[in-house]
Amino acid sequence: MTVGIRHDDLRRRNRGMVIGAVRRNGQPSRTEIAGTTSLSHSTISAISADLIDEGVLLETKSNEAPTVKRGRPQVALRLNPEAATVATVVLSLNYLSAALVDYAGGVIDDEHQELPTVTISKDALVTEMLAMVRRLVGGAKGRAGPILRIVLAIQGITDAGARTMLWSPITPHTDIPFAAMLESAFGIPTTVENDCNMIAVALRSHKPERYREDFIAILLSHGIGMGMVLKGDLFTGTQSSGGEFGHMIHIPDGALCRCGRRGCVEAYAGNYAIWRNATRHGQDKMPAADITDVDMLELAARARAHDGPERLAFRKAGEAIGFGLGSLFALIDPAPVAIVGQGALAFDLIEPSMLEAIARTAGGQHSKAISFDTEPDEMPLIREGCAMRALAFVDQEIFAPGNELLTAGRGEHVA
Amino acid sequence: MTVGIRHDDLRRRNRGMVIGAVRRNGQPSRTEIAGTTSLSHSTISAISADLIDEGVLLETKSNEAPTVKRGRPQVALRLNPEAATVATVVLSLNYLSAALVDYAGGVIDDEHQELPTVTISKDALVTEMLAMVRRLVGGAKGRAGPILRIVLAIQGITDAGARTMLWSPITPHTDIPFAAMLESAFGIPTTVENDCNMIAVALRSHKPERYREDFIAILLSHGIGMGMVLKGDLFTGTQSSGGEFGHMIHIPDGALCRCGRRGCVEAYAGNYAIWRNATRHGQDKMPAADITDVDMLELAARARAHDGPERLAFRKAGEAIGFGLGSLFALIDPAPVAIVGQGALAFDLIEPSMLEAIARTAGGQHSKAISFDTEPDEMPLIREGCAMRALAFVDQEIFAPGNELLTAGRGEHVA
DNA sequence: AGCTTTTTTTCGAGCTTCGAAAAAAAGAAT
DNA sequence: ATTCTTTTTTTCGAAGCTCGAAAAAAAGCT
Repeated sequence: MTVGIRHDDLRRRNRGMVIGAVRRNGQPSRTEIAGTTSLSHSTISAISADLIDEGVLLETKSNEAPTVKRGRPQVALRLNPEAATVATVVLSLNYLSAALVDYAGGVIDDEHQELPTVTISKDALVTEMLAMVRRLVGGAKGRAGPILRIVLAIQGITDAGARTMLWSPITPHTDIPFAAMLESAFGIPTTVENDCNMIAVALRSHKPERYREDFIAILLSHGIGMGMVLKGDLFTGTQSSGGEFGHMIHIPDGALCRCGRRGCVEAYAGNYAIWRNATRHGQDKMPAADITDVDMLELAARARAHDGPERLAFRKAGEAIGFGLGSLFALIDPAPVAIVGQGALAFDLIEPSMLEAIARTAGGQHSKAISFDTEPDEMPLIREGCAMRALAFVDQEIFAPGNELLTAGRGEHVA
Repeated sequence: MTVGIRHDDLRRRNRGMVIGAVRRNGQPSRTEIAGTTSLSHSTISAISADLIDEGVLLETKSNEAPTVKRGRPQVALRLNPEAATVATVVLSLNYLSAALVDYAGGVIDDEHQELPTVTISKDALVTEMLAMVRRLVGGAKGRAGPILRIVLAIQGITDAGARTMLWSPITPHTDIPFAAMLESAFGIPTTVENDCNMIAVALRSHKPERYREDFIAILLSHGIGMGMVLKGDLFTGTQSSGGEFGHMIHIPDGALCRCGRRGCVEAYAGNYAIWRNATRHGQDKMPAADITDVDMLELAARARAHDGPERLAFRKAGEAIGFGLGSLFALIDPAPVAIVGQGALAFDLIEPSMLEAIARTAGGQHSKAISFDTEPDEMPLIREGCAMRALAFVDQEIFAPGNELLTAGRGEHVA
């Protein structure tokens, strides 16, 4: 069951730890690394010498702050951007984008295009994606390190192994094994992740002072998504990407949800739900899928202007999210929340009724521990999350070996 | 942040692994342990020799099944019951019990008594508990190994550090630092755990074929509790014992709950809720706290006999649990469920409406992965869970050192 | 130019695990 | 009864890792 620690695992783990310390810390010196990892200076010295030899790390002579201190100056270590490259692909409603990111996290190249995801055939969808990745990969020849990982984020549910898109609201097709497809096309290890999970990953590296051990990211757009970090680890379901906050039950047998069931949180708080409530279309009508961002902004403007059905619709959305969060907090305890996506622009309309609802739940009892922050633009976060996740794979699985097959051919590409 | 692996951690971890293998496996040979841990024979040999020297493990010559095989026969290893003792304490409604358990899991001695937990003063409650533990500890002098750990299970919420009972339905008193109290009285490291979490721990070691990596234990009695194992680890909240399934919201602003709020699952599915629905007392009446098990059995009998308010009350309980599980499954995906406690005896009345409700939720979509089993008697499970948890502490923190202070005085007591 | 301070490297000691070989402990065969 | 086989367990030397102490390096200060 649980596997023993072998002797060579030691080096592997400590290498990973050093790489991780450099990735988090920016430009730490060897002494700083020794401090945060509580390994001895000699060990850090040995490991970083290896990593520099292998071209994974670089020494930075020009320390930006020429500290006016006595003693031998610290030598900052940083990631070698050319050590490796990863590719990110993001598939969302009517939109496909991809990017190449270097080992230090810098964007090398990117591309994006509109795509009728709702109506396109499965084959065409895959073909377009492969073509975009092929263009980027082809264009990178020579000017970047070897591409060692692809991470694809989709709006929807993936399997627990992160290999297949099981279901997505943006396409009628199901069970598309994107990971296998990309791997056979490019020979690069690939995972398929939920977009909100990637948002959570990005928030952690983006605002570590706020999003650290435990936090929740809720994406408010056409549907409702969630990514959650608990005890420092990204939360996923036992069989899928999990965390389908939008499909927790708000009102049993209530409003019709896009998923075909009734009473989900999303059926009150998704854009389409707010829209149909604001336009008095009743709770059973499924509107055409394309409510634009502009439509929603106008709706919000009208809601702010006078107390009418629009304002009530946003209030109901807040209630649904509030009671949903209350139930979630009953399970995991309160944690900081990030409201991400277009819905963040109408958060002022949602917040009052949401807070009121939370206060009426047992989960809201430690209301001091609950705080909200908004991030209107989700796309950069999703891409950054994909990049961070892909780089974490490279850090741990490739540059901190344990897998001889992958490390074998690495020497030629590096430096 | 994340701490590096030092060289001596290696031994510590592998010692822990060997002890764990013996605890799970019963009476494995060295070769079997080498197989399951994937450590080399030489390493297992060295570690088990040490552990036998220290009196933690014993060799069992008389292999029960004298295997008619060629070759040198395997020597079974088992835990030395006298290596250590742990104490378990269980505090539940009007009832206090405690036990001494040897290192191999055998009960050495136990004691229990009625106690008016609802009305008793805080001091008296603590005094009774300390007295019971003192009697057991005193009586064990000489006939058992040193007592190295106490685990107390309470019905209610504890802090994340497992040191304090924050709130409990069985007493009006809050924030009782039981761990510190027991530690200062006996000088033995102590933790305070939620009873349902201990039920989950017990189920895993009890029926490992069913309850392994992911499962849920739901306690149906006066209130509703939950313990959950996800990805092999006991799930706890970020700031408390967490997992308050009973206080997820079933109907916003619905029936009055014992917690003072409205619409919680428990306000429909707790014994008191079923009772007031069956007796047409409305959803706002809080009945006297003492609905006996016999009362509930009679209620169930009447519900089975004819279709009346009693049957409807159980049906409503099933709906509340079903929608609650649906929301939970939306977050974590479906998993096997154990229905524990007195409510399991009325599960036939609850199940149909519960399954119907789950089927109407997004979380119920993989209904094949959901299965239910009942365990009517929770008390033995809680005690066993406490014992397993206490022994796990001894296994990992004391017999697999890393903490010199604790290991220092051990030599004298052991064998 | 020499002293002080701080960082980094070097080097030997002490663990730990591993693989191979040896030893031990049985049943099977002659 | 004694000698093979087979399987488990122990022993032993090799290799690798981390650690602490000391040395080296690289500055500023006097």
